[in-house]
Amino acid sequence: MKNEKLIQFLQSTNLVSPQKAEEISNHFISKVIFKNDYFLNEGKVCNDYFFMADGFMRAFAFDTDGNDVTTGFYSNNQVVFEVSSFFNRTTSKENIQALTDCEGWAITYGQLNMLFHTLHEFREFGRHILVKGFASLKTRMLSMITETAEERYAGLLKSNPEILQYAPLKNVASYLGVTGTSLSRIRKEFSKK
Amino acid sequence: MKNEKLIQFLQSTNLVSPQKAEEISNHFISKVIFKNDYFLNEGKVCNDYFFMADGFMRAFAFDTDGNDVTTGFYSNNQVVFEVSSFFNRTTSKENIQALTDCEGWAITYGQLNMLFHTLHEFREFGRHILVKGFASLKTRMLSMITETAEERYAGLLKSNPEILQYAPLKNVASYLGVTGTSLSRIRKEFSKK
DNA sequence: TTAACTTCTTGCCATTTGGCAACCCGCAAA
DNA sequence: TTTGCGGGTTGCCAAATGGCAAGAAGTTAA
Repeated sequence: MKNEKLIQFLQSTNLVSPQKAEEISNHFISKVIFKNDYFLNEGKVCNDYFFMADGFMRAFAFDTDGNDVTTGFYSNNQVVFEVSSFFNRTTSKENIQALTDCEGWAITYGQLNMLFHTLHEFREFGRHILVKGFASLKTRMLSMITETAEERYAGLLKSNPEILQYAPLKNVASYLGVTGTSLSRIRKEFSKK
Repeated sequence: MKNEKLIQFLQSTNLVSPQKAEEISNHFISKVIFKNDYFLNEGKVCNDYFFMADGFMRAFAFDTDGNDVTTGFYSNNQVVFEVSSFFNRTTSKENIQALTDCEGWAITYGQLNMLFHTLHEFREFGRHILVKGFASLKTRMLSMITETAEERYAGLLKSNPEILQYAPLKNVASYLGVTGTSLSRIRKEFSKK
């Protein structure tokens, strides 16, 4: 696959010029992750900053009782990486697994830092990605506090329907902060309306 | 107050040398916010990046029903700012209010960006702050999903007892994702143990 | 095709949390 | 001092969500 999508994505923020986008994109290498394979394993340090041109992934961790808890989903045109592990160079508590075949473009921590150092525009881009992720987590946190499980489900269905398309319901359930049993009942109620 | 605490804070990350810390600190200006005054009002753009040497603040937003929801607390040796509004230059949905007299050192968006541009070490520092905030929100999100309200209360009491010291319980309640009534009962149960 | 496995649903009941209203209490304004 | 007000607690009951187990349905592997 040609890296046209990556170049488009870099430009889409309006922080990177077409010329620089092309230059930046040349530092990424093509990467494919097959369905069910892991992009990141807990205990490892996240070393790839991965622009996903196509595919779908799930991030999850285990709580103290050993339950699998979904911490996030990633789809087309998103950057996949675990922020804390990647930037702090610490071992990850999360796993990130491909739920479909995924393809895109990756850059390592070292390369990315080098580019940040030399290219002001790419720094701006990197900050933008970080801030966007932060903001969407804040929004999600607010909905956890203020909305019922059914409202959160309805919101997800509206704003991220692809999640329901690709992820097993039990994984969506923990992402929404409910049990699989409850989500099943919520869907039943919801479908009546 | 001399800016010694700010210099110490900059160095504490091990990302900034003593010399650079001093240099950076000179771009901050002293700032005081009196009890009950606002550091940030919703609808305004957050323009200050504020290192709080001493004091305590609460961030909150209103949900669709008009309820006051606490989104965060800030205490000594933390940087106070609303990430999305500050970096995206957009109007804030949050308010940040001083619950005690607060003093520290502030830098504006323009100045900070200029310093980021010229000082590699300060960029690293800025990223560190952002990543740390992101990581702690992820932790909080996980506890919202996996823990009971009582466990979250116990966790807060253990890791951030100063919050219970300064903030009204009803505000702590919404931060924990429960009603004031429930928190009252949880505390009652908890005190028996 | 069959067998094993996983996911999802459902019934039954327990637990958690919420809503409302009454009351207590401390503080601050008059 | 008196009054009013906001915050916190509590009783009563309702609503939301969870735990468990059984069963249905779909998927994978032999």
